[in-house]
Amino acid sequence: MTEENLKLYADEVNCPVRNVLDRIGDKWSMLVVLLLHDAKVMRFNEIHKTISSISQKMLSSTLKTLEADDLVQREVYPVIPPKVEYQLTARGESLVPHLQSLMHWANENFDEIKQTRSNYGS
Amino acid sequence: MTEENLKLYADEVNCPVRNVLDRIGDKWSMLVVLLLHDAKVMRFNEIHKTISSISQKMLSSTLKTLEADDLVQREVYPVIPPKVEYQLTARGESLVPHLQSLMHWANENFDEIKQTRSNYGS
DNA sequence: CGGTATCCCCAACGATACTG
DNA sequence: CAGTATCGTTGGGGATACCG
Repeated sequence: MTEENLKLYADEVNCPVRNVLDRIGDKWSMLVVLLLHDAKVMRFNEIHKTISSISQKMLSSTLKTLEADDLVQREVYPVIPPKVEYQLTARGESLVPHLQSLMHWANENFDEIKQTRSNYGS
Repeated sequence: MTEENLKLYADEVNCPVRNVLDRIGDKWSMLVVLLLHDAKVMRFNEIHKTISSISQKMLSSTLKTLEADDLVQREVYPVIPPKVEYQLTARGESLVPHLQSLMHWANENFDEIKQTRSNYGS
């Protein structure tokens, strides 16, 4: 059991955790997923206004990656001006509880960790 | 409820998830935490041999960061040659279930996601 | 053994300008 | 409105050498 895990961790390419985290663990992906979970459906610029600090380029590429993993679904309406809506897929939704689990831990421990960090070095 | 979340996500500095993920979401931290959880106690070179693809520099800095957040405890034995042991703190252990939750999702969805990725573009 | 110090490189990310 | 294209920066991370 433990031995198998050790091998798994050591395997760069085939470790599922690392493979998924390489995608979701970037600067914006997790945030977008949680946001879309709350909002259900959002247009490109809606997301952009909500996460105002993201650049247009990064939002675009983040959404593309999420779409490539079938975590987000993109729907284009052939109207002028263009209208594109994004929402989570079933797979995307299935990821959310795990992210929320992590989020709750972060919320509960954030203050203490900040304290720990500032004390570090004493 | 939703509105509050939106504000929270948009706040770069004070968002707990992002703050924690900035630390734990790097290339090695999560791996080291899961490994130490399995092994209970490990010496520096034991970790290094297990995760052989990590450089000495990165292992050192990863452990330092984890220690600064009080997720990992470092114990030095004043012997020659030096002996240093690492193990998770209580806070570190409290994080593990959430990482495992994410790991299980990754394990279950890894194959399908790989498939999705290779199909992408069709 | 358990690290630093140093050098170097690339990919992630941002800013700005442009377009269908 | 919803993006691309292009350029520039920076810091995460690796390789190697050295040290207490």
